Amino acid sequence: MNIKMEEIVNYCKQYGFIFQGSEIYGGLSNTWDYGPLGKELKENIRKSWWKKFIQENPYNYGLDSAILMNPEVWVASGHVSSFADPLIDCKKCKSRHRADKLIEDSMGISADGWTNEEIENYINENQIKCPICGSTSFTGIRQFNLLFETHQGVTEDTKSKVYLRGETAQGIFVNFLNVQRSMRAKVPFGIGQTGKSFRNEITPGNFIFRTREFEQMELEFFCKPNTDLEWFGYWKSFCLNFLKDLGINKDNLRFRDHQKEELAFYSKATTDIEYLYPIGWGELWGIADRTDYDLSVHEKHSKQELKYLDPETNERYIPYVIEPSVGLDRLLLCVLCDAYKKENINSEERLVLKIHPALAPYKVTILPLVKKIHSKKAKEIYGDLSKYFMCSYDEAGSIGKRYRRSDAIGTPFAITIDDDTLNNKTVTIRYRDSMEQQTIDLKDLKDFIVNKTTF
RNA sequence: GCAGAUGUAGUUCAAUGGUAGAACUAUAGCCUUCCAAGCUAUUAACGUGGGUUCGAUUCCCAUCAUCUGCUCCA
Repeated sequence: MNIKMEEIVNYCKQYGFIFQGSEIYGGLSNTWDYGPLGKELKENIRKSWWKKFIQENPYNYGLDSAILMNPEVWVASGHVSSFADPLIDCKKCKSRHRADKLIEDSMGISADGWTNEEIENYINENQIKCPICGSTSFTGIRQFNLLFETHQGVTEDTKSKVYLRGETAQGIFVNFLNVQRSMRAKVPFGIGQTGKSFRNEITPGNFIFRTREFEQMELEFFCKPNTDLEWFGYWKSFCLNFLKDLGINKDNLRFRDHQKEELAFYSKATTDIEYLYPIGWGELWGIADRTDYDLSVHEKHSKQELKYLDPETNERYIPYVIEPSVGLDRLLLCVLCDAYKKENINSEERLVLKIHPALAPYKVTILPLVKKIHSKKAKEIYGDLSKYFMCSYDEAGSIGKRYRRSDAIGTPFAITIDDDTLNNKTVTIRYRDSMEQQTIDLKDLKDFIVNKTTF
């Protein structure tokens, strides 16, 4: 990979895919807004995911749960306690540590359940040293919470405190029985949803790779206990194949199994599908075996039984969960990086976005060959076709220039309206990738494009 | 979070203690019957806030943002 992230960022801005958030006010750190083309691309990626994971999949159902949930959900899931790490900085070498870890590592005692004040005092009294530089001078504890807090209602008292969801998964778990019953679903089955999640990441950055507000596409697949490993393998290859079908270069994809010590507390096994971004290999898709952890903790915490009654065996059990979870923004970045190509045509450079036609923001661009003569007919055709898919219309500049503009944003087809269109009702259709052309009847055009741009 | 770098039209890059110049792009027109042709015209910028100064885009400070590296990461 020889393109730089900077180039992608620039490209996104230039062509209306992604702009810096709140730009006229100097921006807001790590926020990005999707422009007209970015919105289309994102929507198309989301649709493709939905199609493969929900629409065409006989096991899975869709859901759209609320971003705001009862705060107890996050207490039960472990997000409130596990991700409220007390952090402390060494004043001398500026390294950052988890204060409770520091005590544990140097004194061998657990600081679990201590207040921040107790931890702070203990560190000072026992002259605990910075493991990096040996200094004993630390800043005060700063509480770090992964979850964004806000308030429901007009008064900001603690009673009304709610969290913005840190993952869409919990909305699925709390609706497990609702979906199961209403859809008369039999295990194994899955529930998927897409939507925004929010995390106060310590280190966001690298464009849209890691942002604090991001969009997830998650599937929670419920299966019988002890069949989880089978399904784990099934979804791993399902996800990888999905990426390949989207046209992502397989050389830029790889599996990476999490080592035991990096596994999240809820997970028995996790495999990431990584992509070779301009910043190097990075996570794209996480496939986790969450066991019966989530449903169990919710059952315990809510005191509502969340067991599934197997109609064949009459057994009651909490299903195991396989979770393939992908960031939509990350996938979009991956798609862009993978498709961004520069080609040499007659010693000129051609910028072309070779994305899957189903993902392209515009499916076709309509070009009157000579503005004065053909633009009326071209606009008519634009009107007809835009009922079915996104079209663009361009009459400015030479035909070659317009082809290049269309290539640069990945439009798979360009049709030229010329005298033959007026006389014989045919158009010239030109392909983005090969730059080849052919003649096609106007009446066949719509179906032709629909067929070629369906994922 | 740390360290370094950067911040001037949409983009890439200049110059300057006396408020900025170009190329590409874009837009309009002419020309043009299929791959960034040509001609003419037009639009368009000193991140923000302070300070020094008669005067700051330029010097100083702060801040915001981005990039690179490290660190971290559900």
